[in-house]
Amino acid sequence: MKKLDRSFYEQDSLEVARSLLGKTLVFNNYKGIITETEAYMGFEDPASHAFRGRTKRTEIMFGEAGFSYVYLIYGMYYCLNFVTEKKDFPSAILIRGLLIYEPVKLLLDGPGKICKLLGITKEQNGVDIINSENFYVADTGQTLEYSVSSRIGIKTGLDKMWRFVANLKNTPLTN
DNA sequence: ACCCCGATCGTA
DNA sequence: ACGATCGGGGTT
Repeated sequence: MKKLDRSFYEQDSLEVARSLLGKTLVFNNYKGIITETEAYMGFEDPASHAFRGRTKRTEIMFGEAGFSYVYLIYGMYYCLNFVTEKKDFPSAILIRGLLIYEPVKLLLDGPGKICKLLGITKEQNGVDIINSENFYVADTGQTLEYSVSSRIGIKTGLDKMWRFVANLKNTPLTN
């Protein structure tokens, strides 16, 4: 497995969101294939946390690519994102679907479920996933067919087709 | 200090 | 369709 380097995350957010499908997320002892992503990016995305500018929470989205952005939503669930593009351009990719294949086989369909099972909390906010040994994304040479749609759970920015979902049917996913 | 509300999810 | 649950961020 080849760990993705920072230049991967520095690409256009939609390209990163698409390319993350089929990659393997590694967190401690867990490994899983990313199956669903959403992009939140730029200054004209009303659904992005960074839409109204820099705050203590969103500062990470304005930072260097290749860092984690983890936040608490609805008082009970954490959501995992990876910061993309260049410094001062606010952008991140939300990880919404994960097919765990180690140490268990389990499809996690939803950002809250992923963080709950992996044990990702605000402790994992702001981690440099390029230089971490137990939290990173790797290329396993897998490419997946995918569908595009508008993002889930938001009331604005529904015109943007920034959600990417892998087609899991007829795909050799875990050997 | 106060209030609104959310990149969700399980239950009904 | 709805409630749980709480921190972020804007407003007073």
